[in-house]
Amino acid sequence: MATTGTDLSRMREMNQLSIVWALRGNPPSTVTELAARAGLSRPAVDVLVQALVTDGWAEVEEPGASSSVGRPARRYRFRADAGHVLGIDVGVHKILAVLSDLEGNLVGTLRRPVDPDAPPGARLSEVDRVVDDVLGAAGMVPADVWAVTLGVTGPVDAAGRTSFSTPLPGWTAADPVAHLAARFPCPVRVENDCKLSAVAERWNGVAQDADDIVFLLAGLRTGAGLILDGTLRRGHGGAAGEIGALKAVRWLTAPDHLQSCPGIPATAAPGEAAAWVFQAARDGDREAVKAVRRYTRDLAVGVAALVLTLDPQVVVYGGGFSRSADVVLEPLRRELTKHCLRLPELRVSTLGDESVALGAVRLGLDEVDSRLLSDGLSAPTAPHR
Amino acid sequence: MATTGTDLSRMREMNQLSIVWALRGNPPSTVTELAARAGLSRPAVDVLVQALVTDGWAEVEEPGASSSVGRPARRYRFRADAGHVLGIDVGVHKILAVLSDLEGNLVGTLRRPVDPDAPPGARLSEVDRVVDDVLGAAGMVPADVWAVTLGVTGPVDAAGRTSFSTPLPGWTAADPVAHLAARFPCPVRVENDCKLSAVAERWNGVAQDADDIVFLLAGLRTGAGLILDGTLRRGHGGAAGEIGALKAVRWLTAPDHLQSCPGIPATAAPGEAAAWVFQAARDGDREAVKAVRRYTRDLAVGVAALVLTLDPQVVVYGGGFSRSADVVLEPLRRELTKHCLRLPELRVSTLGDESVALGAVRLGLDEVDSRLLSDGLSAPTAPHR
DNA sequence: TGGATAATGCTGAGGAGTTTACTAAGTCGG
DNA sequence: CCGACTTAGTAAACTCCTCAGCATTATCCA
Repeated sequence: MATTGTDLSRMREMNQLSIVWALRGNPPSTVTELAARAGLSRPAVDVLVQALVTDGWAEVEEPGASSSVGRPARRYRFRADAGHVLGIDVGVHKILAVLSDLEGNLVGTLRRPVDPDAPPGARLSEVDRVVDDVLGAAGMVPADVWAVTLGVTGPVDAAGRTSFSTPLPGWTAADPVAHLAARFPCPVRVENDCKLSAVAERWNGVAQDADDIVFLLAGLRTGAGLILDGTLRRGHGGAAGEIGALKAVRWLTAPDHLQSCPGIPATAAPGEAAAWVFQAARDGDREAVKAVRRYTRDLAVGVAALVLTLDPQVVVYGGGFSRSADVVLEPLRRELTKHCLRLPELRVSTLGDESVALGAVRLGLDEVDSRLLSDGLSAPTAPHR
Repeated sequence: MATTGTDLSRMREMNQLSIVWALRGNPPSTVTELAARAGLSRPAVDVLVQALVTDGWAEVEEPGASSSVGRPARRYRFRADAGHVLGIDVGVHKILAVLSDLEGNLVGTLRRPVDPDAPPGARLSEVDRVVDDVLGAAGMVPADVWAVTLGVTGPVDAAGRTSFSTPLPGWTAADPVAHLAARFPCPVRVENDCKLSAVAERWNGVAQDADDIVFLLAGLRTGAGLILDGTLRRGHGGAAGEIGALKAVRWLTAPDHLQSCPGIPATAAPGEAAAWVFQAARDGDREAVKAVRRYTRDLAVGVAALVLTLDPQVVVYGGGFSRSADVVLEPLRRELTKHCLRLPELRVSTLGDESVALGAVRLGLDEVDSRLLSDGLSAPTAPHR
């Protein structure tokens, strides 16, 4: 416990930060409201918020039509557009970039398909183009960005590299952090896609109330991201949640039960095959129901291992198959009941395939916040590495 | 992020706490040393530490023989004996109570065997007697104790009750918190034994440097305790680490491979049977080696599930079988290599069977510290619930 | 005995937040 | 239209904390 002594200036810094947090995410607020929220006296808040205005963190809204009795109050608003963060989802088939202001409002989104076989170099060039376009559309340049987070499949180490297998062809040789760092002076971070989805579900999704969350990515690939005690857990080497690597857990081959179901139209693509099977199962097709049950049984072993290890409050069912959750959730629940001591809540993701990019944005915002905490707030400018 | 505003008095409180932490666990210190450690100026430390002395948190040591040139400095010492915490291990065969001062120095230890078939009431009465004796030997009464932590086998919920199975006969009907709360006015907590062992290994044991730890309890019972990012993880319902409940993980029956090894002397008790097999394996007995390998194989599946889920830095091999780690560790390592993406360090516990009680003490000390942080430090007295 | 060294004690300066009182700017009711 | 009431903004007095600097004190060594 290395608590270090505090002096006046640090105290003022902390109080100013608490004003920022009282300001942000709220409608324009009066000094009195801020004082109540931050637990400070009105005069103190007054000078602090005025300092924020002169620094550029906040702006004044002169009193307009008053709605109640008494002198109308000046209101202060957090300048969410003082900075922006960028979240990028590098998938096998698509690249999705999301630009957000400091309050988490999305100010730009751009999705572009990419050749599934594209080598890392081409994929990163495509990332550059998508990023340029989404920044250009918002009238910004890379120097305006305060944090960049990139999501990829496969476990990511502390340096942002993917050493083990990943569906992205050749990606183990890529160094995405170096690539992005050459273009962005701000902090750059790479993270696993399941982990980012988990973060997104807690931020904007279906698990906002929970502190212990397992996000289950169910699709042609199966994976998991963990949030414990409210924060993303990466593990010592960044490989937390990779239970699918265990042979006894048949996550790798679980989707095959769907692909090999008799009756799938020959013309269907892999992704559509699964969707067809789910629909058939929904319609009562015996073979399809059996295939879904086999899939669920394999899925459940891994989920049970996660649940028994972590005892989460919520398991979020996400990924491509979450659209067909209605035919999967009940069998999954039954299987889990067999395996687990205490059944967590099962919820279905609603964020769709934007969850990775959203989680990336959230992680970028967290990075900004932790910078503010450690460095204090001077004038709002993009942090450097 | 609910940062609340700070004023001067809170600042002083924080600084005083930082002095306490600079004082504690160090030899008697001069004001200058404290100032350096706490990052405060000398005059500030001076008044703070004098306040601590008048409150009773610290005591003065007048300058004695000076060891170097210059005026000899007054030294201040943390009054570790201002309060004490109690850690109790309620095992199947024994009850172990450890009494510690506020610095974590053990001032009393008492172990007493208990009938393995004793019902909860008798077991708790025995706990009372052991506690009375260890307190009596130290010349203390229950009101002198600042925190009590009790360790039991089986998952423990937030109320301190064990709802699932446990080797302690009838324990699911027991309410140990209520029982202890009737005798101790201070905070009382009950925790799972594996979790406490994990805490102890990080405090005083073999994993002091690690932040992500899996403690593996290997004995007639198999279990696990998890430390992630430096703090104990309990899970939402307190059942984190219970991977052994998964059927695919054969932890329940794994020790049977040892019990059923041919050649065990008929006279051996269950615990001695395993020891005999380990010794025989050490001596090269083919059957024994095979039995150990079968045991290890079953053990490894569960460990692999934990490792893949959490990606820890260290796995600590503890429990009764850790005395025979030399014949288990290598096969275990081989098995894990087959299953895992990244092999964590494997270390052998050195704390022996005191680890549960030690972990309980540590949790009590943490409880005291968090009280100080939230309530500030008035005169040192036992906190109430 | 005198000089060097290092700790102690004291005083004043400066900064931050709180309290209190007062002024300004609205609404509401007669 | 005017006065009572309510709420916001502002300024001064006050308290509390830390810090810097200087004088004082105690010990060792030559």
